[in-house]
Amino acid sequence: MEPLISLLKQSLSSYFKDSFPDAEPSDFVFQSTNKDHTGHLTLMVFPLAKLVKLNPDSLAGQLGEHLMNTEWVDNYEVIKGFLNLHLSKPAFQLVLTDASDLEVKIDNTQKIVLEYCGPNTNKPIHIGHLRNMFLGYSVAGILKEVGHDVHKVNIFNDRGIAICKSMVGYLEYGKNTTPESEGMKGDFFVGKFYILFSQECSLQAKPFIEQGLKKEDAEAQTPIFQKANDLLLKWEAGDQATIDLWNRMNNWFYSGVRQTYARLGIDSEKDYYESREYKKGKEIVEIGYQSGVFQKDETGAIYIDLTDKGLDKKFLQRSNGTSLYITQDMALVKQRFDDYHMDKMIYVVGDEQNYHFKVLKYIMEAMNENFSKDIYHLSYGMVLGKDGSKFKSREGTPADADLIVEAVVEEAKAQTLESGKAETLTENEINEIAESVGLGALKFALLKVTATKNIVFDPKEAVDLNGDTGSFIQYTYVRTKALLAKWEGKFESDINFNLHKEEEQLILHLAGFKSNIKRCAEALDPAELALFTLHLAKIYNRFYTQLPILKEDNLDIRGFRMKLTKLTYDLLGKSLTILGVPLPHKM
RNA sequence: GAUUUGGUAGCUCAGCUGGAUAGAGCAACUGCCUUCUAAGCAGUAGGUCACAGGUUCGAAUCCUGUCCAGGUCACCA
Repeated sequence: MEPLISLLKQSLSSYFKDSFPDAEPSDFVFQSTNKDHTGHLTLMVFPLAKLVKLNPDSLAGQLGEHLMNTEWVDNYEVIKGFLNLHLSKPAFQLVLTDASDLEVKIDNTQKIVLEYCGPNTNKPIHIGHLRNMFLGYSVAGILKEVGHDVHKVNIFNDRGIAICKSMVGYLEYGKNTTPESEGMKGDFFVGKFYILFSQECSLQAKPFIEQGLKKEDAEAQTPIFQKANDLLLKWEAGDQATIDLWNRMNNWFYSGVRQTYARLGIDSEKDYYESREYKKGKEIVEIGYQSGVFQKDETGAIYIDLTDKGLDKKFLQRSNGTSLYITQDMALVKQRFDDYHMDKMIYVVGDEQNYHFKVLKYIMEAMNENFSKDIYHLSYGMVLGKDGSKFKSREGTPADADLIVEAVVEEAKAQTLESGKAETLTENEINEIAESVGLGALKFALLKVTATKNIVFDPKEAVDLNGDTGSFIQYTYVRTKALLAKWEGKFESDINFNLHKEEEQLILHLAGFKSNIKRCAEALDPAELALFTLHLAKIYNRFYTQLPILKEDNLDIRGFRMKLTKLTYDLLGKSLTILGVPLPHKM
């Protein structure tokens, strides 16, 4: 689209130079013509009319006449200060050529490291991680597409009180069982003991709560919690038996979560582990304290005073000398920049940590780390249940990622069978289709909503195969694929006939891809790409039902419609791949 | 209280740097499969863009205030 628009702008510029030498319009704003009016492109005349102090309609008329002299405009219409342009065949030819080239280039490409997923190793990943992974994966894909050098990394939060709780649970109730002996996926196996711990802990906490303690304080008083705390201390002290158990349980977790990653198509080129980084954080705290950037309070706890930035005092090290969450992130961010020397570090982390990353940036700035400005927190909203409440693992709606994926794939299978299409398919094909349709529906449902917003997620609705869904796009993709498989003729790119409305709209939409993905790359949000792709599928389906393609008699036109089909196929495939939505062979 | 994000059709969401009569999908109702995959297409109905001011040729969009909802403001992660 950009080449044509820039030609039109040039022409308008020179017209203004000749006719209104005093006026220098800063820009000409085009938009696609409202569907209730005829035309393809509309020029906003109001700002220009104001500039030259003319009635908008009469200026619009002048500009329309002028553009009629170019080869790009066939006709024009002026309505209430809007100049609606009817594009010529050469204009469409130009747009089509532009649309045929899917290569996107931007000027300032960067080296970017993107961290996403970040599971805790004490229990299976949940729905929030699904949004995180889909978002991170597709943003990385978008950045790569426009030319950036992107490196995906993961962080395993593998130490701390949480995993110790699972370990205590195992010591109390595990009886030397293993995931293999119980036939359980490793992460669920570990999570089982976390739940057992929590149940026992709240049981033991009851008397304390009745005494008037707050839930958290009461739980801290329980014997079982003390055991977890002891394990944490032993772990930090390097107690071998504790480390061994910790390793066993973490490895069970990794074997489980890696299966989930594989199924979801989630990858990373480097894994970081909190356990390997957290100690370096203390060194940084010490350096900062020595240089006077951080302060110590009367109990010996170290903090940074950010009150002049409108924030609070932020503690960086406990009075007993142990490190905090932010401490290890301070080490980790430095490590990353040492490892990669990148231009930008993107953290895909939920918006409940907005404050955390703001503080992290300030701390690095205060320590004169020049990479502080290159830290970017890609923040996203929560995934909420149907009534707008939080998903909770222990109540009602299952929040575990695997269970949601399973439910969605099962539903896709049921609908495949119900549609009656399954009769000619093998069992294997049906399962493949269910897998890709189910996953596609799930991914699309979480990606189509603007990243910063909370999502109300209803698993049933997401798998509904009608409407604004991944399945709809996949179905369209399969349609184009099926046509292409039957086509042996040549693709016709020359427009030597009158275009139908459906063809025009398809061409115009196809040509919007490049500017769309550039915007997504700047915004670090795949939602717009998701909706662009959905819209493309919609426009193609209209084209498909309204016009004969392979059944068209005229060979040139048939070849031309197949050309449009090929472009749609390529673009749907490209976009879905970037979004991480699987491409089915059949549906 | 401070700060931050949101409030658009019954529901889920679009609406890009201000532009035409605010758009999709779901749910409801009506049509279209002897013709390239009907997981599709076409149509009907559904709105005080939370509220009140302001800026201007023009405001869902920008500014101010109010109300409502979520997040955060820990020696948790």
